[in-house]
Amino acid sequence: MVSMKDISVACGVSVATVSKALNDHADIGAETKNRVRQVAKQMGYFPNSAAKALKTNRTHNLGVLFEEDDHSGLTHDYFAYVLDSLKGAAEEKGYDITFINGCRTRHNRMSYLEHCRYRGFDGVIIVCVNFHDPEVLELVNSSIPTVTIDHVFNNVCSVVSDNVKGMRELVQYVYNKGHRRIAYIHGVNSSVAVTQRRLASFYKTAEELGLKIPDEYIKAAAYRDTKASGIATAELLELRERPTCIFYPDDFACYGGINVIKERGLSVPDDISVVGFDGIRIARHIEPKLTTLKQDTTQLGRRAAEKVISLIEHPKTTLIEQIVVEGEVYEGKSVACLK
Amino acid sequence: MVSMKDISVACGVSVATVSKALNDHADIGAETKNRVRQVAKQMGYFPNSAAKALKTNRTHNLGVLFEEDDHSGLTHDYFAYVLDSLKGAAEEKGYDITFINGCRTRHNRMSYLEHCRYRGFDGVIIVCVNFHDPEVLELVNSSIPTVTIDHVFNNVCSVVSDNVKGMRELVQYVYNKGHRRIAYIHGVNSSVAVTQRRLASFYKTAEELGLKIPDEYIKAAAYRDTKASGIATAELLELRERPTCIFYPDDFACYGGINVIKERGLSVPDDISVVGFDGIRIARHIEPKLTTLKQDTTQLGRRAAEKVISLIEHPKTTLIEQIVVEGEVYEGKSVACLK
DNA sequence: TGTAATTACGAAAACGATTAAGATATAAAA
DNA sequence: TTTTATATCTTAATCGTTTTCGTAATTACA
Repeated sequence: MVSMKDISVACGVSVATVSKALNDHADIGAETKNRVRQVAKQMGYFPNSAAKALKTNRTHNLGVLFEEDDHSGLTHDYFAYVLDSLKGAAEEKGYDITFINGCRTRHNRMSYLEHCRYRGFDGVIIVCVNFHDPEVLELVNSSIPTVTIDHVFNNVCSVVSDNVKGMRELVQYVYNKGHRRIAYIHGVNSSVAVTQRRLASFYKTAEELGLKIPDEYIKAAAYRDTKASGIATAELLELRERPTCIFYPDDFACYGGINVIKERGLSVPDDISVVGFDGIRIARHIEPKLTTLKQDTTQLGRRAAEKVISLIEHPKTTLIEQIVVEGEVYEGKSVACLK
Repeated sequence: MVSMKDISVACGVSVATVSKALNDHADIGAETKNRVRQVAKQMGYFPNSAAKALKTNRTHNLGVLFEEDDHSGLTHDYFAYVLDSLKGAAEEKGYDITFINGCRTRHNRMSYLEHCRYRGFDGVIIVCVNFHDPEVLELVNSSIPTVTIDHVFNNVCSVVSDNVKGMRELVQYVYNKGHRRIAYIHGVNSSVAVTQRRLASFYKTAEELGLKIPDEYIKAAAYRDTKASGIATAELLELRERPTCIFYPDDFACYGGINVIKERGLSVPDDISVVGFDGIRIARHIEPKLTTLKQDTTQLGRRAAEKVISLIEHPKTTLIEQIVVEGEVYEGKSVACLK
């Protein structure tokens, strides 16, 4: 590897001058600056990130925490898109992305925070994780610039999708299609806040529209669990007054419901309408196309990356805020018009 | 941050002793070693990766190249699972994962190789990329330990799924179900080698089984392009002697075909059987469950990580080889039994 | 013309670790 | 007892940068 030393001898100047020339300091003459840069380029010079980090305490590297017990993070269409966007936005600004983990060394296990300090991440983005994990809390409460996605802590920035508005628009959409008996199989387990917000919005909107939601219309099933959502669906179908439309925790789970509906010889949407949540890509390619709330994963990822970089580079002037990203109703073919 | 210096004063020894104690060198007394380690732990010491990297030229960080023009990498179920597995395996061995990119700095754009050198990656894994990109070739031909996934270069290690065997078993499976008129819509564009291998295996197996494949049974459609596969399907359905079973480039594209088949009032698998490729997760949750070749993404990722780490840690004794990972036929409900 | 201000550069310390070589004390061998 | 070996720890150089401070040369100003 060619270092500043090599350039300095090639140019007949000191390494200090080389450094300052490359970093565009004011106290280097224009001529020297150009010469140094030219030689650097032609010798194929690139800085050594480790040396630079050691000296400056800046790595231009972001840690991304992306872990769930069941490995449903990376392999979750929604989060994969968020990460992809995150990655793109960070790279544009010259930052790299490294996964945070509780990595093992010779000595002992590192906590998430310790791992971050070890690697010297300039900032971290917490995407998909158990937000009650004490290690996550430790990280969030640290001094490292942090942005969370889809979860809000009181003292850190967050980027969240507008679950309230999303759910409201979905309910309104379905209502406008003439549905009055609407059931909701809500998610459980992970992301409690998200679940509650959606559920609250579901109830509130229903009430505003003058709908009464009987208790037996509300079921629970784990996110992305087709079996659980299938069982809940079966229960709903057995009711004397069965719903005309069923909401699901997410698109994936929705298919569990669709399967059960079809097994019963019923058709979607002619007999029963269904709506999902998330807007995973494949739902737009399978018939019947799912009517769902399409989250703006591109914005979620991008805004998170931009925010954390802003926190890093302008800590004073960047405010701690909660950025809300709106999704939109994707109109598929899974909701019948009853009017 | 607490450094070795801090520990050395706390213990009344030199930093060299601290370093050697923590790294378990032989020339440190047992008592001192214990004391240093204990103090280190209780002071919350963790090494500074930048300093360590600067001195040792080892970062314990792997670069992963994971990029495609259409962003179909991360968001592709198949590759997402590979990455997830890769990540897990690397972490087990104490390596972190950072994405490689052609990142921009103040000065000028970095090539993939330059980025790797800048970050000092100990090794790289090339997962999903245009393998004809000159920058990729530059990286592959460099001295950095490299493993490619699903593409083989002559002088680097690779982990590939057994497309030949996979396709053979799929054809045999379908043949055993009584199908004789089998069409194949093969992929195009990316991963030419993969496509050719599957196609060749398709022809060869058919021939071995005594099947004649008329030219009009072979169509092309881009991977994961439901529209293109739909069009190709429509063409196949118009043939005088239409196939009883259609092979698709991948599961995603398969749904494009299923849609068209259903539009025509035909049923899967009663009228037309379909088989996919990859074994994406959702295909096992939507009816009719897809019969497909389920790739062993866990092994693909894990073996790649283990191989590159082996290349890094035992360069002499690790042989340059091509690791073949076998998939398996996943028996769904999309192929009818004609016997 | 003498002094102050400005410009352009260099010397050297520092970041936090590793490691070769040297030093000291103790134990074993002669 | 002297020599040699062994065990244990330290000194100091080094990795590739950045940055403070100093200095010399040039220019501006009185």
